Amino acid sequence: MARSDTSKGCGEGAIAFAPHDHARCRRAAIEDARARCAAAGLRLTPVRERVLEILLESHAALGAYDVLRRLTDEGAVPQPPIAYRALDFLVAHGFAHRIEKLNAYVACTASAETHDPVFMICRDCKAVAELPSAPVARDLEREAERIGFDIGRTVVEAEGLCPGCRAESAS
Amino acid sequence: MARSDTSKGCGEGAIAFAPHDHARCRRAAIEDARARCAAAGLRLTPVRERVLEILLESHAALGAYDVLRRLTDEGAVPQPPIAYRALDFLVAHGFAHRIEKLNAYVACTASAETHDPVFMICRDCKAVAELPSAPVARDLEREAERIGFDIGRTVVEAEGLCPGCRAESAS
DNA sequence: GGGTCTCTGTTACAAGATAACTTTTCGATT
DNA sequence: AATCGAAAAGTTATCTTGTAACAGAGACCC
Repeated sequence: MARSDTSKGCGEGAIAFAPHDHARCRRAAIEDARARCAAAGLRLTPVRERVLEILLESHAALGAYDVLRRLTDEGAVPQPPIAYRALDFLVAHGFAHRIEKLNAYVACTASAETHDPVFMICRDCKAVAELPSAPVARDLEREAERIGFDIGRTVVEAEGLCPGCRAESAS
Repeated sequence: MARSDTSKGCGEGAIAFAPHDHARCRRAAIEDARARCAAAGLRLTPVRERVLEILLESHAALGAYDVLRRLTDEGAVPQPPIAYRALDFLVAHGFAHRIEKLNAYVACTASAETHDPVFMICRDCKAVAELPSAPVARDLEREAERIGFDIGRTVVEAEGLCPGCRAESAS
Protein backbone atom coordinates (compact mmCIF):
# COMPACT_ATOMS: atom_id res chain seq x y z
CA MET A 1 0.00 0.00 0.00
CA ALA A 2 3.01 2.27 -0.13
CA ARG A 3 3.08 3.75 -3.57
CA SER A 4 4.23 7.29 -3.26
CA ASP A 5 5.13 9.30 -6.28
CA THR A 6 2.56 8.33 -8.88
CA SER A 7 0.98 11.77 -8.93
CA LYS A 8 3.77 13.45 -10.77
CA GLY A 9 2.12 12.95 -14.12
CA CYS A 10 0.16 10.61 -16.30
CA GLY A 11 1.81 7.76 -18.04
CA GLU A 12 3.32 5.14 -15.79
CA GLY A 13 2.11 2.65 -13.22
CA ALA A 14 -1.50 2.24 -12.18
CA ILE A 15 -2.35 5.90 -12.07
CA ALA A 16 -6.05 5.10 -12.09
CA PHE A 17 -5.83 3.47 -8.67
CA ALA A 18 -3.53 6.04 -7.11
CA PRO A 19 -4.60 9.37 -5.67
CA HIS A 20 -3.32 12.06 -7.96
CA ASP A 21 -3.89 15.56 -9.27
CA HIS A 22 -6.58 14.59 -11.70
CA ALA A 23 -7.23 18.02 -13.12
CA ARG A 24 -3.64 18.08 -14.19
CA CYS A 25 -3.90 14.51 -15.43
CA ARG A 26 -6.78 15.51 -17.69
CA ARG A 27 -5.12 18.60 -18.98
CA ALA A 28 -1.96 16.71 -19.77
CA ALA A 29 -3.88 14.06 -21.68
CA ILE A 30 -5.74 16.61 -23.77
CA GLU A 31 -2.58 18.54 -24.56
CA ASP A 32 -0.84 15.36 -25.48
CA ALA A 33 -3.68 14.41 -27.80
CA ARG A 34 -3.61 17.82 -29.42
CA ALA A 35 0.11 17.62 -29.92
CA ARG A 36 0.07 14.11 -31.31
CA CYS A 37 -2.76 14.93 -33.68
CA ALA A 38 -1.01 18.03 -34.92
CA ALA A 39 2.17 16.07 -35.46
CA ALA A 40 0.42 13.24 -37.28
CA GLY A 41 -1.93 15.38 -39.34
CA LEU A 42 -5.01 14.01 -37.58
CA ARG A 43 -8.05 16.16 -36.96
CA LEU A 44 -8.98 16.39 -33.31
CA THR A 45 -12.36 17.92 -34.08
CA PRO A 46 -14.62 19.46 -31.42
CA VAL A 47 -16.74 16.32 -31.05
CA ARG A 48 -13.69 14.12 -30.76
CA GLU A 49 -12.01 16.37 -28.25
CA ARG A 50 -15.23 16.70 -26.27
CA VAL A 51 -15.62 12.91 -26.12
CA LEU A 52 -12.04 12.56 -24.99
CA GLU A 53 -12.71 15.12 -22.25
CA ILE A 54 -15.76 13.18 -21.15
CA LEU A 55 -13.75 9.97 -20.91
CA LEU A 56 -11.05 11.83 -19.02
CA GLU A 57 -13.40 13.01 -16.30
CA SER A 58 -12.68 9.86 -14.40
CA HIS A 59 -10.66 6.69 -14.77
CA ALA A 60 -13.82 4.62 -15.01
CA ALA A 61 -14.97 3.09 -18.28
CA LEU A 62 -17.98 4.67 -19.97
CA GLY A 63 -20.37 2.97 -22.36
CA ALA A 64 -20.97 4.58 -25.74
CA TYR A 65 -24.45 5.52 -24.58
CA ASP A 66 -23.11 7.11 -21.41
CA VAL A 67 -20.92 9.28 -23.58
CA LEU A 68 -23.87 10.00 -25.82
CA ARG A 69 -26.01 11.02 -22.86
CA ARG A 70 -23.31 13.39 -21.73
CA LEU A 71 -23.21 14.95 -25.17
CA THR A 72 -26.98 15.20 -25.21
CA ASP A 73 -27.04 17.02 -21.87
CA GLU A 74 -25.10 19.75 -23.55
CA GLY A 75 -27.67 20.81 -26.07
CA ALA A 76 -28.22 19.03 -29.35
CA VAL A 77 -29.56 15.49 -29.61
CA PRO A 78 -26.69 13.47 -30.98
CA GLN A 79 -27.46 10.06 -32.37
CA PRO A 80 -25.43 6.91 -31.66
CA PRO A 81 -23.16 7.18 -34.70
CA ILE A 82 -21.83 10.50 -33.40
CA ALA A 83 -20.52 8.87 -30.26
CA TYR A 84 -19.35 5.70 -31.96
CA ARG A 85 -17.45 7.56 -34.63
CA ALA A 86 -15.66 9.73 -32.14
CA LEU A 87 -14.85 6.72 -29.97
CA ASP A 88 -13.63 4.78 -32.99
CA PHE A 89 -11.31 7.60 -33.87
CA LEU A 90 -9.94 7.83 -30.34
CA VAL A 91 -9.42 4.09 -30.11
CA ALA A 92 -7.91 3.81 -33.58
CA HIS A 93 -5.26 6.36 -32.72
CA GLY A 94 -4.58 5.20 -29.19
CA PHE A 95 -6.19 8.05 -27.26
CA ALA A 96 -8.69 5.66 -25.72
CA HIS A 97 -9.20 1.94 -25.31
CA ARG A 98 -12.17 -0.33 -25.54
CA ILE A 99 -12.77 -2.65 -22.59
CA GLU A 100 -14.32 -5.77 -24.10
CA LYS A 101 -15.54 -7.18 -20.85
CA LEU A 102 -17.60 -4.04 -20.20
CA ASN A 103 -18.48 -2.97 -23.73
CA ALA A 104 -17.08 0.36 -22.64
CA TYR A 105 -14.31 2.84 -23.21
CA VAL A 106 -11.55 4.48 -21.15
CA ALA A 107 -9.14 7.25 -21.91
CA CYS A 108 -5.59 6.07 -22.44
CA THR A 109 -3.28 6.74 -19.52
CA ALA A 110 -0.07 5.53 -21.09
CA SER A 111 1.24 8.40 -23.11
CA ALA A 112 3.41 5.94 -24.99
CA GLU A 113 1.97 4.11 -27.93
CA THR A 114 1.85 0.77 -26.15
CA HIS A 115 -0.35 -1.59 -28.08
CA ASP A 116 -2.85 -3.95 -26.46
CA PRO A 117 -2.13 -3.09 -22.84
CA VAL A 118 -3.32 -5.08 -19.86
CA PHE A 119 -6.31 -3.68 -18.00
CA MET A 120 -7.23 -4.13 -14.36
CA ILE A 121 -10.87 -3.30 -13.71
CA CYS A 122 -12.16 -2.60 -10.21
CA ARG A 123 -15.59 -4.15 -9.78
CA ASP A 124 -16.40 -1.68 -7.00
CA CYS A 125 -15.36 1.76 -8.14
CA LYS A 126 -15.17 0.78 -11.83
CA ALA A 127 -11.78 2.41 -12.26
CA VAL A 128 -9.63 0.86 -14.97
CA ALA A 129 -5.85 0.79 -14.73
CA GLU A 130 -3.73 0.33 -17.80
CA LEU A 131 -0.48 -1.59 -17.52
CA PRO A 132 2.22 -2.47 -20.00
CA SER A 133 1.67 -5.88 -21.51
CA ALA A 134 5.21 -6.94 -22.21
CA PRO A 135 5.48 -10.01 -19.95
CA VAL A 136 2.03 -11.33 -20.75
CA ALA A 137 2.51 -10.67 -24.43
CA ARG A 138 5.71 -12.69 -24.35
CA ASP A 139 3.92 -15.67 -22.80
CA LEU A 140 1.14 -15.46 -25.31
CA GLU A 141 3.59 -15.27 -28.16
CA ARG A 142 5.38 -18.35 -26.89
CA GLU A 143 2.14 -20.32 -26.58
CA ALA A 144 1.00 -19.17 -29.99
CA GLU A 145 4.25 -20.22 -31.58
CA ARG A 146 3.97 -23.63 -30.00
CA ILE A 147 0.66 -24.29 -31.71
CA GLY A 148 1.41 -22.42 -34.93
CA PHE A 149 -0.95 -19.53 -34.29
CA ASP A 150 -0.21 -16.06 -35.63
CA ILE A 151 -1.37 -13.45 -33.13
CA GLY A 152 -2.87 -10.21 -34.38
CA ARG A 153 -4.40 -8.40 -31.46
CA THR A 154 -4.87 -9.44 -27.86
CA VAL A 155 -7.37 -8.68 -25.15
CA VAL A 156 -6.13 -9.00 -21.58
CA GLU A 157 -8.44 -7.81 -18.84
CA ALA A 158 -8.56 -8.68 -15.17
CA GLU A 159 -11.55 -7.88 -13.00
CA GLY A 160 -11.15 -7.56 -9.25
CA LEU A 161 -10.66 -5.06 -6.45
CA CYS A 162 -8.38 -2.04 -6.55
CA PRO A 163 -6.23 -1.11 -3.54
CA GLY A 164 -8.61 1.59 -2.39
CA CYS A 165 -11.73 -0.57 -2.52
CA ARG A 166 -9.90 -3.45 -0.86
CA ALA A 167 -9.09 -1.21 2.06
CA GLU A 168 -12.71 -0.09 2.32
CA SER A 169 -14.23 -3.55 2.11
CA ALA A 170 -11.79 -4.80 4.73
CA SER A 171 -12.91 -2.19 7.27
CA MET B 1 3.46 -27.35 -38.42
CA ALA B 2 4.30 -30.79 -37.07
CA ARG B 3 1.72 -31.60 -34.46
CA SER B 4 0.91 -35.22 -34.72
CA ASP B 5 -1.01 -36.93 -31.98
CA THR B 6 -3.60 -34.40 -30.94
CA SER B 7 -6.46 -36.44 -32.30
CA LYS B 8 -6.41 -39.04 -29.59
CA GLY B 9 -9.05 -37.28 -27.59
CA CYS B 10 -10.34 -33.94 -26.39
CA GLY B 11 -8.68 -32.13 -23.61
CA GLU B 12 -5.15 -31.02 -24.29
CA GLY B 13 -3.35 -28.72 -26.67
CA ALA B 14 -5.07 -26.71 -29.34
CA ILE B 15 -7.47 -29.40 -30.43
CA ALA B 16 -9.63 -26.82 -32.17
CA PHE B 17 -6.89 -26.13 -34.71
CA ALA B 18 -5.84 -29.73 -35.25
CA PRO B 19 -7.56 -32.21 -37.52
CA HIS B 20 -9.22 -34.80 -35.31
CA ASP B 21 -12.09 -37.26 -35.02
CA HIS B 22 -14.68 -34.66 -34.21
CA ALA B 23 -17.62 -37.00 -33.84
CA ARG B 24 -15.73 -38.70 -31.10
CA CYS B 25 -14.70 -35.33 -29.66
CA ARG B 26 -18.35 -34.35 -29.38
CA ARG B 27 -19.45 -37.61 -27.88
CA ALA B 28 -16.71 -37.47 -25.30
CA ALA B 29 -17.64 -33.94 -24.30
CA ILE B 30 -21.29 -34.82 -23.86
CA GLU B 31 -20.53 -37.92 -21.85
CA ASP B 32 -18.15 -35.95 -19.70
CA ALA B 33 -20.79 -33.32 -19.07
CA ARG B 34 -23.33 -35.97 -18.15
CA ALA B 35 -20.91 -37.62 -15.78
CA ARG B 36 -19.83 -34.40 -14.12
CA CYS B 37 -23.41 -33.25 -13.69
CA ALA B 38 -24.41 -36.56 -12.17
CA ALA B 39 -21.47 -36.41 -9.83
CA ALA B 40 -22.13 -32.83 -8.79
CA GLY B 41 -25.89 -33.07 -8.52
CA LEU B 42 -26.44 -30.68 -11.45
CA ARG B 43 -29.33 -31.07 -13.83
CA LEU B 44 -28.26 -31.40 -17.43
CA THR B 45 -31.77 -30.85 -18.74
CA PRO B 46 -32.79 -31.42 -22.38
CA VAL B 47 -32.45 -27.76 -23.32
CA ARG B 48 -29.05 -27.49 -21.70
CA GLU B 49 -27.77 -30.66 -23.29
CA ARG B 50 -29.16 -29.61 -26.66
CA VAL B 51 -27.41 -26.26 -26.44
CA LEU B 52 -24.16 -27.96 -25.50
CA GLU B 53 -24.56 -30.24 -28.52
CA ILE B 54 -25.10 -27.22 -30.74
CA LEU B 55 -21.94 -25.58 -29.45
CA LEU B 56 -20.08 -28.84 -29.92
CA GLU B 57 -20.92 -29.09 -33.59
CA SER B 58 -17.84 -27.07 -34.35
CA HIS B 59 -15.01 -25.38 -32.53
CA ALA B 60 -16.25 -21.99 -33.65
CA ALA B 61 -17.90 -19.58 -31.26
CA LEU B 62 -21.64 -19.09 -31.64
CA GLY B 63 -23.63 -16.04 -30.60
CA ALA B 64 -26.57 -16.55 -28.30
CA TYR B 65 -28.89 -15.74 -31.16
CA ASP B 66 -27.18 -18.27 -33.41
CA VAL B 67 -27.88 -20.89 -30.80
CA LEU B 68 -31.43 -19.63 -30.51
CA ARG B 69 -31.92 -19.88 -34.26
CA ARG B 70 -30.70 -23.45 -34.19
CA LEU B 71 -33.19 -24.26 -31.46
CA THR B 72 -35.94 -22.52 -33.39
CA ASP B 73 -35.24 -24.56 -36.51
CA GLU B 74 -36.14 -27.60 -34.49
CA GLY B 75 -39.76 -26.78 -33.84
CA ALA B 76 -40.90 -24.49 -31.07
CA VAL B 77 -40.13 -20.79 -31.04
CA PRO B 78 -37.81 -20.31 -28.10
CA GLN B 79 -37.29 -16.82 -26.81
CA PRO B 80 -33.91 -15.31 -25.94
CA PRO B 81 -34.00 -16.15 -22.23
CA ILE B 82 -34.13 -19.86 -23.11
CA ALA B 83 -30.79 -19.66 -24.87
CA TYR B 84 -29.21 -17.31 -22.37
CA ARG B 85 -30.21 -19.40 -19.40
CA ALA B 86 -28.83 -22.56 -20.91
CA LEU B 87 -25.62 -20.81 -21.89
CA ASP B 88 -25.30 -19.27 -18.44
CA PHE B 89 -25.61 -22.71 -16.90
CA LEU B 90 -22.99 -24.18 -19.20
CA VAL B 91 -20.59 -21.32 -18.59
CA ALA B 92 -21.16 -21.29 -14.84
CA HIS B 93 -20.22 -24.93 -14.59
CA GLY B 94 -17.37 -24.91 -17.03
CA PHE B 95 -18.98 -26.78 -19.92
CA ALA B 96 -18.68 -23.73 -22.15
CA HIS B 97 -16.92 -20.40 -22.20
CA ARG B 98 -17.91 -16.93 -23.18
CA ILE B 99 -15.62 -15.16 -25.63
CA GLU B 100 -15.86 -11.50 -24.69
CA LYS B 101 -14.31 -10.20 -27.84
CA LEU B 102 -17.00 -11.89 -29.94
CA ASN B 103 -19.97 -11.78 -27.58
CA ALA B 104 -20.18 -15.47 -28.26
CA TYR B 105 -19.82 -18.90 -26.74
CA VAL B 106 -17.72 -22.02 -27.31
CA ALA B 107 -17.88 -25.48 -25.83
CA CYS B 108 -15.10 -26.20 -23.38
CA THR B 109 -12.38 -28.45 -24.77
CA ALA B 110 -10.33 -28.79 -21.61
CA SER B 111 -11.86 -31.62 -19.65
CA ALA B 112 -10.08 -30.30 -16.61
CA GLU B 113 -11.66 -27.56 -14.57
CA THR B 114 -9.14 -24.97 -15.62
CA HIS B 115 -10.44 -21.55 -14.77
CA ASP B 116 -10.12 -18.55 -17.05
CA PRO B 117 -8.22 -20.20 -19.88
CA VAL B 118 -6.48 -18.39 -22.69
CA PHE B 119 -8.32 -18.33 -26.02
CA MET B 120 -6.86 -18.04 -29.49
CA ILE B 121 -9.44 -17.00 -32.03
CA CYS B 122 -8.93 -17.50 -35.74
CA ARG B 123 -10.27 -14.53 -37.65
CA ASP B 124 -10.66 -16.61 -40.78
CA CYS B 125 -12.31 -19.89 -39.81
CA LYS B 126 -13.56 -18.56 -36.47
CA ALA B 127 -12.28 -21.59 -34.59
CA VAL B 128 -11.37 -20.95 -30.97
CA ALA B 129 -8.61 -22.87 -29.22
CA GLU B 130 -8.50 -23.07 -25.47
CA LEU B 131 -5.14 -23.16 -23.74
CA PRO B 132 -4.09 -23.41 -20.13
CA SER B 133 -3.48 -20.03 -18.61
CA ALA B 134 -0.85 -20.84 -16.03
CA PRO B 135 2.05 -18.72 -17.35
CA VAL B 136 -0.06 -15.72 -18.23
CA ALA B 137 -1.95 -15.95 -14.96
CA ARG B 138 1.34 -15.89 -13.08
CA ASP B 139 2.42 -12.71 -14.85
CA LEU B 140 -0.90 -11.06 -14.19
CA GLU B 141 -0.77 -12.03 -10.55
CA ARG B 142 2.68 -10.56 -10.23
CA GLU B 143 1.62 -7.28 -11.83
CA ALA B 144 -1.51 -7.15 -9.71
CA GLU B 145 0.45 -7.69 -6.54
CA ARG B 146 2.80 -4.91 -7.48
CA ILE B 147 -0.02 -2.38 -7.63
CA GLY B 148 -2.10 -3.87 -4.83
CA PHE B 149 -4.87 -5.19 -7.04
CA ASP B 150 -6.83 -8.31 -6.08
CA ILE B 151 -7.67 -10.29 -9.20
CA GLY B 152 -11.01 -12.07 -9.43
CA ARG B 153 -11.49 -13.24 -12.98
CA THR B 154 -9.43 -12.68 -16.08
CA VAL B 155 -10.14 -12.45 -19.79
CA VAL B 156 -7.29 -13.38 -22.08
CA GLU B 157 -8.09 -13.63 -25.76
CA ALA B 158 -5.85 -13.41 -28.80
CA GLU B 159 -7.20 -12.89 -32.29
CA GLY B 160 -5.19 -13.99 -35.29
CA LEU B 161 -4.69 -16.79 -37.79
CA CYS B 162 -4.74 -20.49 -36.98
CA PRO B 163 -2.18 -22.84 -38.55
CA GLY B 164 -4.64 -24.09 -41.15
CA CYS B 165 -5.73 -20.67 -42.34
CA ARG B 166 -2.15 -19.42 -42.35
CA ALA B 167 -1.23 -22.20 -44.74
CA GLU B 168 -4.16 -21.34 -46.98
CA SER B 169 -3.56 -17.62 -47.06
CA ALA B 170 0.12 -18.20 -47.81
CA SER B 171 -0.69 -20.23 -50.94
C1' DG C 1 -49.53 -36.01 -1.53
C1' DG C 2 -48.20 -31.47 -0.32
C1' DG C 3 -44.69 -27.95 -0.28
C1' DT C 4 -40.75 -25.97 -2.05
C1' DC C 5 -37.50 -24.97 -5.38
C1' DT C 6 -35.63 -25.03 -9.83
C1' DC C 7 -36.37 -24.81 -14.53
C1' DT C 8 -39.07 -23.41 -18.57
C1' DG C 9 -42.29 -20.45 -21.27
C1' DT C 10 -43.56 -15.82 -22.52
C1' DT C 11 -43.92 -10.83 -22.89
C1' DA C 12 -41.84 -6.85 -23.11
C1' DC C 13 -38.08 -3.96 -23.28
C1' DA C 14 -33.20 -2.09 -22.47
C1' DA C 15 -28.62 -1.65 -24.19
C1' DG C 16 -25.19 -1.84 -27.64
C1' DA C 17 -23.94 -1.22 -32.50
C1' DT C 18 -24.16 -0.23 -37.49
C1' DA C 19 -25.92 0.62 -42.47
C1' DA C 20 -26.95 3.98 -45.61
C1' DC C 21 -27.74 8.36 -47.08
C1' DT C 22 -27.60 13.64 -46.73
C1' DT C 23 -25.50 17.83 -45.44
C1' DT C 24 -21.76 20.42 -43.77
C1' DT C 25 -17.03 21.61 -43.14
C1' DC C 26 -12.31 21.89 -44.34
C1' DG C 27 -8.40 22.04 -46.99
C1' DA C 28 -6.26 22.03 -51.33
C1' DT C 29 -6.05 23.92 -56.16
C1' DT C 30 -6.40 26.82 -59.50
C1' DA D 1 -11.76 34.26 -54.05
C1' DA D 2 -14.30 30.39 -56.37
C1' DT D 3 -14.48 25.68 -56.83
C1' DC D 4 -13.80 20.95 -56.07
C1' DG D 5 -13.11 16.71 -53.49
C1' DA D 6 -12.54 14.30 -49.24
C1' DA D 7 -13.56 13.79 -44.60
C1' DA D 8 -16.48 14.50 -40.90
C1' DA D 9 -21.01 15.37 -38.88
C1' DG D 10 -26.04 14.89 -38.96
C1' DT D 11 -30.05 11.84 -39.59
C1' DT D 12 -33.08 7.89 -40.03
C1' DA D 13 -33.84 3.46 -39.50
C1' DT D 14 -32.68 -0.95 -38.16
C1' DC D 15 -30.12 -4.81 -36.25
C1' DT D 16 -27.88 -7.44 -32.56
C1' DT D 17 -27.26 -8.59 -27.88
C1' DG D 18 -28.97 -9.04 -23.33
C1' DT D 19 -32.48 -8.78 -19.20
C1' DA D 20 -36.41 -7.91 -16.05
C1' DA D 21 -40.41 -9.80 -14.50
C1' DC D 22 -43.89 -12.94 -13.91
C1' DA D 23 -46.72 -17.25 -14.83
C1' DG D 24 -46.79 -22.23 -15.29
C1' DA D 25 -44.68 -26.98 -15.14
C1' DG D 26 -41.78 -30.40 -13.37
C1' DA D 27 -38.54 -32.50 -10.08
C1' DC D 28 -37.24 -33.50 -5.43
C1' DC D 29 -37.82 -33.85 -0.41
C1' DC D 30 -39.97 -35.07 3.32
